[in-house]
Amino acid sequence: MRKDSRLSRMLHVLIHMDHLDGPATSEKMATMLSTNPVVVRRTMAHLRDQGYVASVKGHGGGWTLAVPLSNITLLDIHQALGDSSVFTIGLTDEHTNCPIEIAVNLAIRDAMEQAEALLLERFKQVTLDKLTAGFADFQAEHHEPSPVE
Amino acid sequence: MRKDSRLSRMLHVLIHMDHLDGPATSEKMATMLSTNPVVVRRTMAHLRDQGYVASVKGHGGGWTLAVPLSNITLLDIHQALGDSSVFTIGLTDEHTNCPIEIAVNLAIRDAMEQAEALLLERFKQVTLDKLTAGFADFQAEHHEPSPVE
DNA sequence: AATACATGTAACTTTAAAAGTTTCATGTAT
DNA sequence: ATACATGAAACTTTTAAAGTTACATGTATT
Ligand code: FES
Ligand code: FES
Repeated sequence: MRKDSRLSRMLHVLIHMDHLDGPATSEKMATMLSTNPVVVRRTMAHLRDQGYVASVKGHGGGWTLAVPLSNITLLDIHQALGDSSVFTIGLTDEHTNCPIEIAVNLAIRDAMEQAEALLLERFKQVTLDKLTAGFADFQAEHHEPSPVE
Repeated sequence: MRKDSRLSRMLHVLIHMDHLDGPATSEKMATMLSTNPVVVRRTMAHLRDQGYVASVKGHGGGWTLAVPLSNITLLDIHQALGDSSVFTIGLTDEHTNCPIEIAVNLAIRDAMEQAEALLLERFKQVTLDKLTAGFADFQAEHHEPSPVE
């Protein structure tokens, strides 16, 4: 099962965007994430649809933050990326009349719902500006303002 | 991403095994789960390695419970199946020196670890005998003792 | 001993969704 | 007109569970 690294990637990118003057192009973000510009556009499109970023076409265009980092939580980005299940664990659906399958699935689902609720609650408590601690120091010591290594 | 339905399937099978007189063959379990005997053997092998079931080769052989259902928790079976990650969410590993990637991954990992801890705690609180409620009634009303529909 | 049955295991193919890629249309600043 | 950048369609690749095929090994019955 391939892991979904979109949340991790988008958070990284959003925070770097906050330190830039102009728009960030998909090309530069792709280089930073060691991936393809189309993957960046595809994923960023979800965030644009929810109003967290804006995109501008053409010369000098690119992506910019539309909302301050302090107003965006991990939960916001997680939900913007779609409501796919957070768990690799799935429930069977072969004997919907079987009381054992029903009881088993109920027990697993109950535990998963509680765990997911806690996960989302934790995501909700973290705004993106809280993740920038120590960046200024690092930037001065190691490399230029560009997020590209 | 394909879901891992092994936990759900194995729990269903184990509880049905408790209602049988003799051993259950991989063939019958496969029919019950709408799958292949080899898939059953492969998955059951994990439970045998941890001592929850026993297998007997040859004529009249098959699988039997080695421990009472009241002594097995969802957590036991979950862990017996291997320690693969419970989440579809993955962390990036492209800029291990970047303080932002570090902070982002730390925040996501922290939330996931708390959520997983809660999930496993819930799994630990449910023994398999608690999932059999109402099965006797159902069995009498709907079909023969065989777990095969 | 022969047979039927059942597990054990190796070596594949299939599946689903994110990720990756190629290609071209559209829009915009210089 | 040109260079730059997003938008989007139409693919291929990747990963681990699931599924499949084939055969060796072991065991109860006859
Ligand atoms: S398959 Fe569970 S009761 Fe028939
Ligand atoms: S890529 Fe995050 S600081 Fe350079």
